[in-house]
Amino acid sequence: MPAAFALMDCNNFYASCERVFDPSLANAPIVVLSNNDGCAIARSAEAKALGIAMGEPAHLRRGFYDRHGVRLFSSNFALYGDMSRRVMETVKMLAPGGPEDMEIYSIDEAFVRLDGDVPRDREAWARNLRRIVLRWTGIPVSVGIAPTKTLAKIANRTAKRDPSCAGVFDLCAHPDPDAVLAATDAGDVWGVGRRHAAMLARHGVRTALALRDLPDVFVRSRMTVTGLCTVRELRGVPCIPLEQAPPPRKSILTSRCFGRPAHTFGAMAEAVAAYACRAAEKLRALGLAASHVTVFVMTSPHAEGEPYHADTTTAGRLQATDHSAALMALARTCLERIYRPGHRYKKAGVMLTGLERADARQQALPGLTPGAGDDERGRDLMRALDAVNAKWGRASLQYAGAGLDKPWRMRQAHCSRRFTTSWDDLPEAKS
DNA sequence: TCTGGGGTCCTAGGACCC
DNA sequence: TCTGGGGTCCTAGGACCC
Repeated sequence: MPAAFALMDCNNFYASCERVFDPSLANAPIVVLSNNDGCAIARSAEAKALGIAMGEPAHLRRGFYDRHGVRLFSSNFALYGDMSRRVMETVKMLAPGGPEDMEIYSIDEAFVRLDGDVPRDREAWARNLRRIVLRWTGIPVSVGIAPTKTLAKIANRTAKRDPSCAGVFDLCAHPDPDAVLAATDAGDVWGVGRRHAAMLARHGVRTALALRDLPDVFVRSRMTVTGLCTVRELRGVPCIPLEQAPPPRKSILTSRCFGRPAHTFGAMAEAVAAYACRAAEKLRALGLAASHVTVFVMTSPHAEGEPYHADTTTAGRLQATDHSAALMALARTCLERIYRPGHRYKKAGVMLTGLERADARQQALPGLTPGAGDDERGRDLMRALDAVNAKWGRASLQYAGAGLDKPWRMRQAHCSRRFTTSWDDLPEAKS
């Protein structure tokens, strides 16, 4: 029997993370909000049962949340990222083929290659994985098993939704796989988004089964080669391999809505400088350097009576750099080109591209002076900056240009503590 | 007061080359 | 009553993912 794929997916991951550290949340409806406390991005089972939708704007539902005792949380990515690391380390230990046979797909999902051909063994492995992950991390997970990654996604949905599965479903061992596909909406297939789902519906294709049986020519012409991959995977032909090593990054983005609109060049310059610094920190953490900086700005698309305004531009340099000040300077150049007075800006972002490994950078031509920060002193300064902030917390030491009071900073009114990554955030011991 | 952040890939079309 | 063929690179826009 050919290899099978298992997909491990954490149940209501962010809500489950909050629950691990607060027993009073055991059976409560929990909603985790996006940055800026804007929309609901994760819900516990109890919150889903109340009809709270993914992505709904929270400010429209405050009264409803209060009435039903919904516990609200600002997103706490320091906590979720660390809990994810613990879950993934555990899965890695239990992968039958070793760590090479595991792919961390997202913050709460991992694929594992399973070679055993005895269905009972596969299911027993999955049940053991669930038990150990729950015991070691407190996070409940579900496991779907199938011949391809796309089918494993579908199997995982079944594992989550059908209580008789108790968290594990092996599509390879199911007597009637077509029935499972017939019970899955085409739009719920991995790789089929809203637009393609609507297009398919116009052609009478509503289930994963109907999508699977579509002619290749139709799929290729309307959904490109990626759609064809998806359809072949539904037929049980593996087209999407396990990614052992994460592919090299092509861009790094830091963008945020402002807690309050920014309407001066000074405020915008501060925000853009702060985002450029944050992006530079991510860059150095990955051991990369960037040659180009893109800045975009926009006003709120929701504000009535105000014209929507958005613009973007890019500036570059000959040699890639990982120096904060050099990248800030490029970002400022971009902002000067696109800033228009008179607008209430709601969001800005800084993207770094032209990424190379910092230790194997293309050198400038002889005779050209290196850009600011590309010498030994510049590298020492960045090492010191990162070391201080690693020890004392993010932005303990920062460029003044990134702003001190940051009136545009995002709102996070409901944040839980960073229980697992910050000693200062541990609750006081009661004696 | 008021609607997230961070990514990737594919295609079409234009500019440019010989 | 007439305008090649073949290629690369870049960009904008669209679609998808969690």
